[in-house]
Amino acid sequence: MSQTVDRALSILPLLAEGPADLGQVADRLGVHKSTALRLLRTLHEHGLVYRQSDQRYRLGARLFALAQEAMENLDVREIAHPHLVRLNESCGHTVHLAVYEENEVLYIDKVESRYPVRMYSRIGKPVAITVAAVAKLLLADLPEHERRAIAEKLDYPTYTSRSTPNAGAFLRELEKVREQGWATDLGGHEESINCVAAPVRGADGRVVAAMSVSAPNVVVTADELLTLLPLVRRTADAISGEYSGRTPVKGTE
Amino acid sequence: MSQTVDRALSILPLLAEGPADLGQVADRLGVHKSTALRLLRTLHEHGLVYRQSDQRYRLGARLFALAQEAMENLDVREIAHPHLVRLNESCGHTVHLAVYEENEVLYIDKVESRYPVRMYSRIGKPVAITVAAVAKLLLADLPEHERRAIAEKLDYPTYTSRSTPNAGAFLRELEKVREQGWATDLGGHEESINCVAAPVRGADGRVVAAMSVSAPNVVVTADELLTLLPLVRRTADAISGEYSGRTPVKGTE
DNA sequence: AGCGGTGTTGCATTTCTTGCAACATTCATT
DNA sequence: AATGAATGTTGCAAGAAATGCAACACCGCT
Repeated sequence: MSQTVDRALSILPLLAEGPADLGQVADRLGVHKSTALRLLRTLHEHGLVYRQSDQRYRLGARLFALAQEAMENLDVREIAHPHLVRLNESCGHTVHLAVYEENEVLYIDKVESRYPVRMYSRIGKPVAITVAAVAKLLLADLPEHERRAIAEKLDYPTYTSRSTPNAGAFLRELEKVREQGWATDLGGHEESINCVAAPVRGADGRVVAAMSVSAPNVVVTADELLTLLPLVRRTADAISGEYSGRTPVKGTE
Repeated sequence: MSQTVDRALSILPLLAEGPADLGQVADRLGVHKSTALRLLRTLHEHGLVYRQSDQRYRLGARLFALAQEAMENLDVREIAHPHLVRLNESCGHTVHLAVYEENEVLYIDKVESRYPVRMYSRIGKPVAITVAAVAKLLLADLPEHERRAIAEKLDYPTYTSRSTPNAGAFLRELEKVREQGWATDLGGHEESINCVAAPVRGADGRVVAAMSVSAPNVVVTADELLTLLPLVRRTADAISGEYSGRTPVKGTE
């Protein structure tokens, strides 16, 4: 834990909220202006921070480039993508791919619904961890004590009347998901949106990612969406096969 | 220039090349292992670095979330405004900035002409989507199927004899605009008004906004207006550069 | 010109980082 | 099983590097 670096890095999320000037940064860090200036300069030299024409600072292009590379290193995504597209082509709904990392579940890929009514979500955005179908799958695969530890620490926001209310309910849900090998979110995050999800497993059988199909009530009912479950599971299994090197990749020479 | 932060940040591009273990990081930084360890720990706490199961480090998903958040909070208008004003000062005509959103193209900023004869338009008002130069640029950047879907659904009002008559003509026009990287509206909306427009692009090259210069015939002919094209494009490029954080650093050392 | 706000620099102080060396841990080899 | 090598981790003393201060420079404003 290096104090200087810690302070410098604390600037990043702060600037992610929007541009800020030197004084604001210094205030929020609780340091002298000159200190903030020098930290910002260093960040600037590395391209992580950019100074716009009104002298205010914001996050810089380098960060985007790094993020890009970071994402490419998560190679599940690369392998999964064509499968997600194919699934979208056959059902038309929004398809998501998510991974668990450091107490968060993040969407790392998305294929947009071909229906006019779409669900809001963005790649890179943390998922509503207590209700999302993909989150349930990813957490359900963790060792029991870890699962418990996380469940205790989480907040359980009541997005809708069907949201997971507390740690106990969540752990029971995870147990169920773990056994059945798939998960749903029926209006737990947004009243009118349902999801079905299935896990992607690595060579060792551990869940490395989860994918889901989401659609609003106005397009298909929850029951209709559930009929897609076999297809979703088959897709997830295909990705697992390829990811774990079990299925040979075709057409590369 | 803070040495500690400088070293810590140097780790990021290094890890972008691929996962590395403590020793490798220390070597490439030219510091003692324990130093590298402490830097990595700090980066880890901020989620910028992730430790995979084989103990090696790689870039973390938080980078991604930060970049995403920054994108969402970026305000094109704020960045573009001073450029629009400068353009207006040098040519005197009305300058517009527009974005595409939900099947509509909206003006989000405007600098009034300094000539007595002005064109009518309002910020926040939907643009005549089938003829406006800015609309052409914004739609031309959408994926092919989406472009087609929208073109089919639109009405094609005959504002003037030069208005885009139907979906076919519109799609051909979009194709042309897409290739040449700029657009015009020569009397397509109001007989006596011409526009030249250029796109503003984000870091990923996608068109995030479009800007235009408009002037009535009575002030300048269409040909005269077209001579402004290079200036308009340069302005749009300057905005793009600043928006995407690409613009090189000025005079700080 | 004068004034408030903001950004920038030189310097003395002291905190925080650093490298070292010893220790812990994992894993392969005998 | 025991040994050894390779890698990761911690406590500590030395000193290098970050900090805050105060003074200065640079706007835009009235």
